[in-house]
Amino acid sequence: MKRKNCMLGIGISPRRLPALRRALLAWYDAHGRVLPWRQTSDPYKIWVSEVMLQQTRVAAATEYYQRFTARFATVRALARASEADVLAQWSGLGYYRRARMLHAAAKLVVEEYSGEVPTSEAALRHLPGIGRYTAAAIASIAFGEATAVVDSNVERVSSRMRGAPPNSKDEYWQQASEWLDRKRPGDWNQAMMELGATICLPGKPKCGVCPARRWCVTQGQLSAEKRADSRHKHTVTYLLASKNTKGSKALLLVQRGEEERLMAGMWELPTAESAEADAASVPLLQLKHSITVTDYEVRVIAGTRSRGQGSWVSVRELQSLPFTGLARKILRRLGVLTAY
DNA sequence: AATTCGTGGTG
DNA sequence: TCACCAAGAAT
Repeated sequence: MKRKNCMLGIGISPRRLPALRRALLAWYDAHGRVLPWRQTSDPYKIWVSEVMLQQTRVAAATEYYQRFTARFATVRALARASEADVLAQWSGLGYYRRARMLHAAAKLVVEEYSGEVPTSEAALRHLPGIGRYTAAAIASIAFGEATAVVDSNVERVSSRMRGAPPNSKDEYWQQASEWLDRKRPGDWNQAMMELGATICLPGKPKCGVCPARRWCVTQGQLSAEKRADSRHKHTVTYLLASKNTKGSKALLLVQRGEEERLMAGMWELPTAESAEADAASVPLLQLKHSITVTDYEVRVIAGTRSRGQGSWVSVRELQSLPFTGLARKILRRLGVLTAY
């Protein structure tokens, strides 16, 4: 008779779970990174950090977190800020829908919850931008609710420890719930993610220093599970038009419409007409830029467009505008915008 | 249910 | 150089 890969056959014996919990939590206590959002118990700030960390590395999110929580120190402060201001603070971090939903959720919290962040996973789940993962993360970390999280780290760690990925997404959540340390749910969740982010790496896991090795089936013998996703390719040409007015320099920029599906309301360079693009022999700048599933070949040419859409913006005002990441990259490369 | 959203580090 | 991928959510 063939053995089936059911949960009972492939998981960790319940008898061995307490020791696993102790080992992983001890490792986390001793080796967990000191991160700014781990130094606070403010639910609002933990919420901000969790949204910033959605599909975003710790290294990228850290400085944004510091700036954002300094600028908007409370839910109320965020709620009364303008969307442009919020987007400007988010500029460069990507996935701008997160910023809009966080802003909208902050307003909701002020109006519907008297400015107090909802304290349960179930209530958090109703706020825009808070899905299954984020609701459980905030509830466990900020409020100590005994609820487990599953992110891509937990999926990888869990698959390797079990020896194989489960048959469905839901089994990840079921297993995470079984493994959860219900005395320290927030720390346990962060420990699992920390393990995936620093030890149980996608490419080559550092099994030699892994605190969970005793409980791991694969121990580095990972079955390849890669998929090649086809990417789209596009070429785009932007125009750099500048003029001097009263001794101050201004650039021609365009703001995306509020109804745009992508990056609404954010600023970028005007695109060149095809005739202009063809006529320009030597671009000022040429670079590659990828936006999720599309690879762009970007050219920037000099121009002096006097009519058409766009606004002349003084270079002094540039720092406060919510630029798209591509626009920021271009302006930085051209030396127009100093790094920030 | 499969796609799409941004960006930067990494090997 | 370039494909992979990261504390996911919404549609």
